[in-house]
Amino acid sequence: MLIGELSSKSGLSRDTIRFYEKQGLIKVGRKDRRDNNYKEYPEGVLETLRTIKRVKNFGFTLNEIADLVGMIAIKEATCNNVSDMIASKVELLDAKILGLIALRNQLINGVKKCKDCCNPEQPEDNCPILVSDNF
Amino acid sequence: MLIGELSSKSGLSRDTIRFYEKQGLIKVGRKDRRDNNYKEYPEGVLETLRTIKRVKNFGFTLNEIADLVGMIAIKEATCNNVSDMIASKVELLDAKILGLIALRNQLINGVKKCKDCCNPEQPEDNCPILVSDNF
DNA sequence: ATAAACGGTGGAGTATACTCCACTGTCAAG
DNA sequence: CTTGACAGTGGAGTATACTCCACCGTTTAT
Repeated sequence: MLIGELSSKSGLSRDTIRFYEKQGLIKVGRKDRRDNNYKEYPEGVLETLRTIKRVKNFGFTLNEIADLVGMIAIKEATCNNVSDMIASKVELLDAKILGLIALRNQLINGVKKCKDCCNPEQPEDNCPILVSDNF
Repeated sequence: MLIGELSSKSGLSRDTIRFYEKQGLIKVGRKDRRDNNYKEYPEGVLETLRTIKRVKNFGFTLNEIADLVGMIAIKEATCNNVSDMIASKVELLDAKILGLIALRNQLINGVKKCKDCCNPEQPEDNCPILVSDNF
């Protein structure tokens, strides 16, 4: 399969596919070439690309995906291993979510305090949120 | 005030201060120099840096902070204006939080489905999460 | 006198995940 | 025969927020 077909079947741009190739996520052997030097991608590459897309949607980085792809290649991407990776991802996610919620509350609190104490009769003043330590 | 003092008083590194200067967040006039070419930062710069730190903690980007600093300079950073900016920040945050929660659920769901249907007697198989559309 | 600590400038490097570009070669259609 | 679509390569650019570096001059302490 040439890169154009690979692109339309995977839904990834040629550039993205070539980028993944540079990153080592997919591989095409030096001999997998047509006479005109065009690369002949084996079927497995399409599957790998689909896997990459799927896993990317789970919020994994390309580095993590590279690990996963390597594990798949040597048949070590077992349910237990993958579940463990996902579990630690969930932990990170939890932390990130809690952080964002805290930030959100802080913002809402700031606005509330401002509305409580600021004088709307002085619209010419800069908001104390920006300069006061009380927010 | 020289940059060293500014750095220790603001808690920002010299490099960071110089970076902010390059970005136009703080300014020092061409004439605000000592004879030896050292920059003499006016008091207001320290306050601006403190404001930047405070606002950064609210999750604003440097671009947004640049806007804010500009608004402060022309006394347009009123409570209403700032509250509006914060409100739209909260909306973005809400969307991001919801997205992360959805992702989290998706991950947990995937693991659960896997545990439900996969045979632990076949640890040599790659986990279907990686290759099946059912996750 | 000299070394450390400080100041200045300009520019490169980091991480992430592409995206775009130039330049070249190949193939199929009209 | 030429045009367009496709293929290849290598490298630059994007956004974010710094951080670090080299190389230089100045000030302060010993």
